[in-house]
Amino acid sequence: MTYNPARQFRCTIIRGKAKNALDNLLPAYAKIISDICPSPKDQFALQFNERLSEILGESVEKTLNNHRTEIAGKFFGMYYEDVHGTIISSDRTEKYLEDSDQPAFFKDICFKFQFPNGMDKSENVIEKFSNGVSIRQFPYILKLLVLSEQRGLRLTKDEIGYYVLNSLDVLSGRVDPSVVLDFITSDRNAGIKKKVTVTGKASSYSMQHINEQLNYLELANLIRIDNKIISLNHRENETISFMSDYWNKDPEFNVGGYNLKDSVQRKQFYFDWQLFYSSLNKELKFTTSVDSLNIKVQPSGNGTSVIVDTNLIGEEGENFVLQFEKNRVSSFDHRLVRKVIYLGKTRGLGFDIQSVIAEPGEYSEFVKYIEVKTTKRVTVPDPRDPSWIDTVNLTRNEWVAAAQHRKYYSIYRVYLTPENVTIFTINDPYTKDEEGTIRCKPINYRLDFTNSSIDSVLSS
DNA sequence: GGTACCCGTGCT
DNA sequence: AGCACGGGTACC
Repeated sequence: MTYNPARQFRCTIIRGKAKNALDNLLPAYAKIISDICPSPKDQFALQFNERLSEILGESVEKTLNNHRTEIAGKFFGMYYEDVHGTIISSDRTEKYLEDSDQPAFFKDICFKFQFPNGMDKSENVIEKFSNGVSIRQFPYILKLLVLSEQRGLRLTKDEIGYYVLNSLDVLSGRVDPSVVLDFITSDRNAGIKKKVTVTGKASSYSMQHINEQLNYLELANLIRIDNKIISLNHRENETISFMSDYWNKDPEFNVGGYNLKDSVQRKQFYFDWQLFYSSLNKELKFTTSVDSLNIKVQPSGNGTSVIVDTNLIGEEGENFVLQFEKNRVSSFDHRLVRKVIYLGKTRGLGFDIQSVIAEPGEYSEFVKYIEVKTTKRVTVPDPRDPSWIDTVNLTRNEWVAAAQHRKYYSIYRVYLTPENVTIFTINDPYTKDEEGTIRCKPINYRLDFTNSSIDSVLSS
């Protein structure tokens, strides 16, 4: 396949609305969708908009619609419409609510994304397809970055834009990444600096979709962007190696199988795409390890940053909280440290750590129960943000324990982010729920049945 | 006319 | 320069 980067082609993705506030919006989207689905389409739209406006504040209906359909629906694939017109919460949403692993959510998206796809309006799908665009662009970029680092080359956002994401030859698939690197190297040596620009258009028209694609790789914890220079996160080598192997594989969803000029087939195309994109391969579950976040703090959080053995943090953050809690209690009264006990391995207690209050006052030596809830995300949470919202799922046992122990019960919400750990402590969630500063809602149904409830027994 | 990606434009 | 509101616009 010949490679001539002068053959430029504008290949867009849906323009984001949720990057700066993503840490609030992604959990919110997920929670809202899971809460109100399954639901008829019109009801879904109504309720989604109502709930989202509580978070975004004063919002125009059209903006809410755009969040719902473009970001949560098309780009994030968080729900789909079934044959009966019912909106269903997708596998991707449910997995995220299960594991609270935001980088893994974006790994799924980066792995599954392709050009052309069913997120565009049909004229744009047809334009991409008829120009021969056919690529899994995220694996391709990763492959290119792996090879470039082997050559000691650091690529810039502008270079990825011009030589890759806006190059028709690359977008058509199968241009060997090493050929692209050769070209970039020789242009660099000749002092040529290329950048995507469209005359008469603002930079957002030519670059925003390119910047945002790289942002999503960063949100997936696979790359870091520093001053426009891109580097791989080598603590994610396993995922990078797995994904980059797909650089020259055909896109999984075959757009060519549909005649998009035909309205019936076009409708089928969008239906099939949404089902494909929002579902997850059962054998393929992306995760984000604590190690890959490269956390460099010590549990006391006293300012001096040291590299800790990430094994001490543990995948669930419980050991980290244990160390944190021991340090906290110790600095109050070192004799009380022996009362800080990890009980997370014991099922059914409704808490992970038994500690002591260790605050001035008559209750200082009273027992305190701590439930640890960990999430992984890419930015450090900011509690001063007025739109702050977060959700944790509690088991029945945990809520019973909160009700029983009241002010002697706390939830420690742990945020594992690149280089950092942040803990929000929520004391006495049960009373807070009564006062309305917290909203606790039962969501699980458990079906117990006996032989009298069985209608038939089927066996081979 | 209504819906929903597309993208000008202005805010940070 | 980055990014998202909400009007723009093409297709239903």
